[in-house]
Amino acid sequence: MKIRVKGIENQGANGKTNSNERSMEVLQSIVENYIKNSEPVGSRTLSKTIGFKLSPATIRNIMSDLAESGYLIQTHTSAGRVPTDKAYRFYVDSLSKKPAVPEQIKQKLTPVSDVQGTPVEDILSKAVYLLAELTKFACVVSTPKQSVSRLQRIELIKISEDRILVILVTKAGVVRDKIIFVKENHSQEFLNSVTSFLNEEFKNHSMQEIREGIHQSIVSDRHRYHDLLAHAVRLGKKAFELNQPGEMFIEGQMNLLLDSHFHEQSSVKSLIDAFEQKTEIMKILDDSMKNKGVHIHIGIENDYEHLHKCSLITASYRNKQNVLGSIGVVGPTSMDYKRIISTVEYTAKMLSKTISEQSYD
Amino acid sequence: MKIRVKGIENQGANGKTNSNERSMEVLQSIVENYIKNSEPVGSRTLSKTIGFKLSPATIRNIMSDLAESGYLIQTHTSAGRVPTDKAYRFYVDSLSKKPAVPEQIKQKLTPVSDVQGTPVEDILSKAVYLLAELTKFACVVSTPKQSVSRLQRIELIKISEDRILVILVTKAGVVRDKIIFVKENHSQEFLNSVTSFLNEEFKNHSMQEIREGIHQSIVSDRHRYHDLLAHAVRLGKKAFELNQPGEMFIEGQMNLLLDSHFHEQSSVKSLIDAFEQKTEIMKILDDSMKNKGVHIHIGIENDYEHLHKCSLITASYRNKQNVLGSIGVVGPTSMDYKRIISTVEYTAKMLSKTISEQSYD
DNA sequence: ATTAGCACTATTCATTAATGAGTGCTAATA
DNA sequence: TATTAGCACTCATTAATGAATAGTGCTAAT
Repeated sequence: MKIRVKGIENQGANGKTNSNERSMEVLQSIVENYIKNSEPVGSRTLSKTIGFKLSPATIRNIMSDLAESGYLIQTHTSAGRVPTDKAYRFYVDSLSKKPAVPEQIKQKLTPVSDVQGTPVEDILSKAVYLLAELTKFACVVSTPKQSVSRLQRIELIKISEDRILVILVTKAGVVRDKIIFVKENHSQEFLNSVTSFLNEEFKNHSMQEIREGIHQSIVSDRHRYHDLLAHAVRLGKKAFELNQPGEMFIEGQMNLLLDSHFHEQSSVKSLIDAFEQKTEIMKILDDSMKNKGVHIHIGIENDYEHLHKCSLITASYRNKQNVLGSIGVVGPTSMDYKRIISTVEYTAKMLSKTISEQSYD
Repeated sequence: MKIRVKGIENQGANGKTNSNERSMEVLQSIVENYIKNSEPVGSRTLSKTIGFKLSPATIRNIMSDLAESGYLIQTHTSAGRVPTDKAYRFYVDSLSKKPAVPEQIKQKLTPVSDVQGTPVEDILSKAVYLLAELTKFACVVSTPKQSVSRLQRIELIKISEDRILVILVTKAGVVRDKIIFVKENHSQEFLNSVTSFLNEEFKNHSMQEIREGIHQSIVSDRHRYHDLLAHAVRLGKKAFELNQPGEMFIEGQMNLLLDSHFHEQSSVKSLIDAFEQKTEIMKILDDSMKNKGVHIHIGIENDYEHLHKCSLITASYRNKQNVLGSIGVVGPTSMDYKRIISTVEYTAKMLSKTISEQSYD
C-alpha cells in the first residue's frame, strides 16, 4: 500500500497545500500538452515544457498520484499518460471564466450579422456553417422553439376544397407552413374572417399560451362570433397544434471523420448514429436553453452512450424576449476547450444580437 | 508490335465477331466481379467465376487486348486488372435497359408516399434520406425549380413600417418566404388590394412568365388600377424577383467517407469540397432535368475535377405539368450500377407520383 | 522532499525473407 | 489457327527479427 497521499483530491487533509497546487498545475500542463499534440505526454517532455522547474522524476511521482486518483491513464506500461474525462472536467472548471475572443474569430463571424431581411433559418445556417469552419468540428443549432415564440401573424389560405395552408409568422421571424385537411368547404372569405379573428386575439402571445388558451378565449367571445365560432375553434386548434419536433441544422460532420481522434471504425459508426438519431443531441441543445452561459458536456458525462467519446460545448441564443434555441459544437474530448468555448459563446452572442435586431417588434 | 487486332473496338474490321462478343462478355464479367469484390480481378479467378468455359491463359490474352484498348488497367505488373471508366461506360450501356426493382427496395421506399399534407420539402428530404439508406452512398435532391413552377398564391404581410413579408405558394406545394424592404409605409389594406390584384393576374403562371410579363400586364391594365399601379409594379417586381440559387438537400455524405474506395486522404478532401461547393453537383442535377430517364455520369466524364473519382446517377422528378427537379446518387465509380440505377429510377417515380397527388390542381 | 541513475518494458521502424497471386511468353495441342 | 499448359518472373503482402527510442518504477544519494 502506498503511504503518500497527496494530490488534488484530498486538499483539506494534507497541511501542505503547496504540493496540491503543484499537482494541479502539472495536470493542467498535461491536459494542455495533450490537447495540443494529441500524444501521450511523458515526464521528460513535460519537464521541458514547464521549463525544468521540476525534474522528470518528480513529475513521475506526481503523475503516478494523479493516475491513481483517476485523472490520467496509460495506454501501456511504457507510454506517457493521457488525461481522462475527469481531468478534462477539472481542467475546464479551473479555466479563467472569460478567455478573450481572438480578433480573427470575431472577423470570421461578422457575416452572421450581415443580413438584410434574411429568414432566421438562413441566419442560423450561416452561423452554424461558420462555427464549423472555425472550430473544424461538427456543429449543430436548433431552430427557435415554437412553444416560446410569439405570434406575429397567422394566415389561412385556401388551397383546394379540403386543404388549407396555414402560415405562422413568429416574432422571431420564423415562418412555418403546414397544410391542414378539413371536411367543410370553407370559402376564402370565411377563412379571412377567421384569420383576422385569430390575429386580433392572439398576436403577441406565445404558441404555448395560444394552445392552452384557445378554448377559453373563443368561448368567452361567443357573443361576438356566434356563427363563426364552431368552425373557428376547430380551425384554430388544428392550425396551432403543429407540434413539430423542432429542427436542427448540422454542419461539418465531415470534420469529425477527418479528425484523427475518430479514426477507429467503432467510434465513427457511433457518431454517425448519433447524428442520424438527432434526438439525443437535440435533448442536449434543449437542456442548454434552461440556463445561461456556456454548457460543457465531456465524454462520459453525456447520457447518450454514442457520445461518450465526444465533448459538446453549447450556448443558447435569444431575442429580446425569449431564449429561442441553442448552438453547439461536437468534437473529441481532447478539443481545445479554451478556444472552442469562447468561440461558441461569441457565436451565440452574435446570433442573439442579429436575431434581436431582425425581430418584428 | 502486336499483330493481334481484336476486341470490342474494331467490330467491323474483323470478320469473326465471335471473338468480339466473347471479349464483351469477359469485360462484363470483370466489371461485375470488381463491383462485387472491389479487388483487381485476375485470370484465374475469372476463369472460375465464368465456370471454366475459358482457360486462364485465354482470358489473359483477352485481358491483354482489353487493356490495350483502354478498358482495363493494372495497378502493378503482377496484379489483376481493374476496369477503367471506359469499361464502366461500356458496361452500363450494355445493360438491359430495365432491371426489375427488387420488392425489398420498393417496400423501403413506401414511406415517401405516406404523407398527409406534408410540405414538399419534407417529402424530398424523406426521399433522399431513404435513398441514401438504401444505396449506402451520398444522395442529393434539388428542390423544385422556381422558374418553371406556377403560382398558386401570393401573400403580402406587413411586418413593420418598412418590411413586408412575401409568401409565395406554388402549384407544386412549395412555400417560399422572403422579406422585402420598402420606403413607403403601406397599410395592410393597401397590401391586400395589391395581393388580390397579383393573384388574380398571375395565378397559374410560371414564375418565369410572371417576371417577364409583369410590366406589360400591369401597364395594359392601367385604366383599371390607375392609382394602385405605381406601387403595385414596384412591390410585384420585388416580390417575384427572388432569384434564389435553388436549394439542394444532401444526405449520407458519411457513407462515402466510410466507403473503402475513398479512403485515400486526397479523394476524401476532394469530395468534401465538391459537396461544400454544391454548385457543380447542382449543375448536374439541373442538366438531368432536360431529358427523361436516368442519367449516368461516370468518373472522368464529369466536368468537375473533384468528381472524377465518382459516378453520379440522377433522375428527374415531376408533377403532372412540369419537370420540377432531380434526385441522384453520388458514389464510387465501381458502384453496383444495376442496383443503383433501378433504385434511383424507382425513387424518382415515387417522388413524382407523390408530389403530383399533392399538387394543388 | 527532490533528484539522479539504472534496470526494465513496450512501441515503432527498418530490414529481411517467405509466400502467393498474377502476368507474359513459348511451346504443345486439338 | 485458336486454345491451353507450363514456366520464369514480378511485385505486394506478411511475418519475423533486431535496433532504436521513449517511457516507467524503484532505489539510493543529495
